[in-house]
Amino acid sequence: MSWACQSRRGVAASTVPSLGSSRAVIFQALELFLQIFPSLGTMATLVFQALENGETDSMQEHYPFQAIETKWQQYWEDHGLFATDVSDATDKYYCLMMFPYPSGTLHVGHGRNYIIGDAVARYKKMRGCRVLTPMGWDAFGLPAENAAIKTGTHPRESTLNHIAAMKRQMRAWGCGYDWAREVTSCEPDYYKWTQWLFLKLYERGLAYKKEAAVNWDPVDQTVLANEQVLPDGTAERSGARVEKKMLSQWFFKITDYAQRLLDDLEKLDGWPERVKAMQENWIGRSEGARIDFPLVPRTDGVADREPAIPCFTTRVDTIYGCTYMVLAPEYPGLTELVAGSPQEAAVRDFVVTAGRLSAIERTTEGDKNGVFTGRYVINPYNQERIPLWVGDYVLLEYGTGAVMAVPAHDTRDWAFARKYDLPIRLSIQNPDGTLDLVTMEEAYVDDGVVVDSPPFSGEPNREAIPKMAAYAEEKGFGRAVVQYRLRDWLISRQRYWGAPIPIIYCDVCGLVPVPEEDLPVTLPMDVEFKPSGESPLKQHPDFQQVSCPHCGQPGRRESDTMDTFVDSSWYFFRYLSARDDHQAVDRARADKWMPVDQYIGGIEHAILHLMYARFFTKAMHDMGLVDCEEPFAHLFTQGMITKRSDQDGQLYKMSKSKGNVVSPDALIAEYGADTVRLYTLFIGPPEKEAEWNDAGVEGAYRFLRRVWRRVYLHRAWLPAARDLPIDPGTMQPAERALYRKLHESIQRITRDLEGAFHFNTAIAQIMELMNALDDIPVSADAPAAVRAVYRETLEAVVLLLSPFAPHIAEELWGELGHAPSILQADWPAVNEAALHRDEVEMVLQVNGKVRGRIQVAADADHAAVEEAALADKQVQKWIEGKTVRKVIVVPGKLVNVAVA
RNA sequence: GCUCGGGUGGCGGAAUGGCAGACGCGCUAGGUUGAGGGCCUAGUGACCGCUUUAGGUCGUGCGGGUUCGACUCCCGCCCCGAGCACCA
Repeated sequence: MSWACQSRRGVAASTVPSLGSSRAVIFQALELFLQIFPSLGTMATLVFQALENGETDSMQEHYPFQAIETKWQQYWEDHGLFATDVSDATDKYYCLMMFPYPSGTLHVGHGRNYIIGDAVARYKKMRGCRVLTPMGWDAFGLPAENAAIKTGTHPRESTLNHIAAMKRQMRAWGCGYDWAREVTSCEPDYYKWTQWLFLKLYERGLAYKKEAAVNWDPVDQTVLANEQVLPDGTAERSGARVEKKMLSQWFFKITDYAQRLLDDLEKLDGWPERVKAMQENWIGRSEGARIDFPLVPRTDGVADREPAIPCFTTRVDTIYGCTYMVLAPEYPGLTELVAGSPQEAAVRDFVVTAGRLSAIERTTEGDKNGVFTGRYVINPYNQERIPLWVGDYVLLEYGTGAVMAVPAHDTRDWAFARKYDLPIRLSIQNPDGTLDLVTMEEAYVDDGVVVDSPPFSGEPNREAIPKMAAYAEEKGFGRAVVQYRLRDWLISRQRYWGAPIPIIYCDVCGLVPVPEEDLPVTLPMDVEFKPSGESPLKQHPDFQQVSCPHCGQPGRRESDTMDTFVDSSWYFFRYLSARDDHQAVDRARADKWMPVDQYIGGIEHAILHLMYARFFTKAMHDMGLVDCEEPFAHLFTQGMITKRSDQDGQLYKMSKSKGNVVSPDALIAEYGADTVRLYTLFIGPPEKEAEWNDAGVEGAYRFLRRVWRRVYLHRAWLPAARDLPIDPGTMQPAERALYRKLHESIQRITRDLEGAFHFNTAIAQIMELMNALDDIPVSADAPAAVRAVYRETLEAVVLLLSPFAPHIAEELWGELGHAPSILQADWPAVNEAALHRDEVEMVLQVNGKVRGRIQVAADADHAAVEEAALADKQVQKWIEGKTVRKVIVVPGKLVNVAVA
């Protein structure tokens, strides 16, 4: 909807809220100011004179960003411009920022996220969309609990304080949200439903408890999911070296969804390829075969628990080259396998030594150690007896924890076989037929022809793979299988500040889920934080002691809480029914509003949060809670803002420890939020990293002041110029050119904002348009056509600028005679007629080098253009004495004369 | 090793196969000012030339190729960044 022009200045002055100062006050302030700075000169004097002459009411020459910004922030709030009625989803646009953790203070790097999101939301509103932009808090988490241990302040108190501080910062940035939908994950009205979803997952077998070797963070005193351990074996959050511990823990069965999580990536056209590739890597699907190698029975007659050892391989084609088998040191049943044998002690020692290695040492490619178990297995393809080893290069977590070793065709097996002098046998020959064990210096891992593998010899190895797997299946000792790298998501945390896992342990009934009607399991507030880091829930009798919901006998509550990534895996549904105490998600609303149209956040969540949220959405779909299967239709990951550290001159992402944090507060005080926003968006392509440069902020400030001053200078006649007719047909060349430039700019800026968010080039285009505007001399006495185009252009500049610098745009929109809010105005439309040119400039090239340029009629035909080009003086000079071979004419662009 | 990005002035960065360096920062000169700041004007890739007239050569990590024409497409390298990685 667009606001029809209401009237000229009079109405504008009364409908647009004034800056709040009476003229008398301004006079006094100015006089005082001039006494202190008697030479301030022009600017102050001009304002003074203007006021005295009664020329202006409220507009100042100086750009009063402070007053404007607070005024409009208040206005947007008071008028509910970001409140959205979700009962209607016509032209819906769900624009979501990633759930922020309330750390307390935001820096300009965080700001990039909110500013991009706000610019998108404002643009979409002006395009007529029903935009939903909610905000909330990922409010559970360790930093608050660790702080409580140090300072004694309860995490809830510090968290709520941080939330209030961050809300103030977001407001100061001019970012608008539908605060009525705010959700806070640490409050019972939210975590009740996190617990409820846990119960639903439990009912479906997707939440389960098992004893497993898990990642233990000795600093944070809790277990971690695989996704929260960095490749170097340190904890993503605390930086501590992660240890392996056998513990009984809660998991979510995300592996059940591995294939769907992989397949559906293809549907996500609106996601960056990079993120999809990262998820694909993480899921790590590999196709291969599982083959059972029967154990050669023990000589002492004791039976083995399992008669065969299964192993997974992607290279079943090389199985005739298998000369030994290796088990992981943690292989279950290993002790029984070697019990009573002469190798028992050696194996036990080896397992202990390997267990002492850190995750890094174990998983870094390098020296491989192992020991013979004294046992043998049979290769089912050729009935050969091969030795069974234990080796530290075999991981229990991948495949079956057992590897068939083919040293001739696997680099790791090669190294191991060389070290322990194990036999090596060729089973793949290279295409040249030149492979020879005597001369080989490394494993041959490429393709070739299967050899010495009856009945498969002579087959190209790729073709042999399915045939050999089928053979195993037929004979009953194996089959083709798909293996994933993705493991189940470990969600237990031995910490206080999280959603309690709603489970009760009863000596009689065992593990009993808390009945739905008893939710939420509330976190007790009267707790003591101990320096040991132990969860206060462990020692809290009122919390722990509970009677079993089944039998009424005394039971004990689970004292672990859930990983905070559980909270953030479903919050985007909760925004749609944030205050609903009867259900987690209102299905009708979710079906109308989901998926999120645009999700905006940091690349650091490419795997963790985004994978978990996709899993939750699919699980919720399968439970019949929601229709959608993918939560985020379009994902935009903005690059980090870095800054050179004063300490070592290197570029880092902003962090307190590097001393390179830029706070928005001081910048907003000095330049205003609009300047900070404009600079943040102009700094570079938003998906890429960008280096913060304080000098660049000045440029943005200068530009906004320039726009302000144009409106100020012409404020006397601009609003009235609205009634002047605009007719490109009768314009003089200069206005015609400006008018064309205006519409070219609208076209370009709109294109830059649709799809890819090219804010940097969009802003550059507005700047160019302003430069063109300044080339037109204008005043109240200028011809009507000039004033009309000038006004039209300046007004468009204000509209085009408004998603980026909304406060100044609102203010100038008022000065141009419009009623607020500019958010309700229409985005400028391209006038095709304005783009038309009668004459175009064409570049003249000779052999691809620019030699001149000519003006030709826009509709000139090929022959006419060619003739004009060849007649050009410069072209003549360069083709003189040469033979013209070819003349290429690119209509409206250039002519290239090829000569020899 | 595999996968994905990227390499363009002093700097951040622009360029549906068609004028390389838009826009901004910085810098230089001039104007306004008592001065400073601010603002305005002009210039600003390198090299050569232009004392009246001005243009030329080179240039987008390196080497090839396709094309009338390549920052852009293809092939082979080098370097930087990110993710995964003793994954069988």
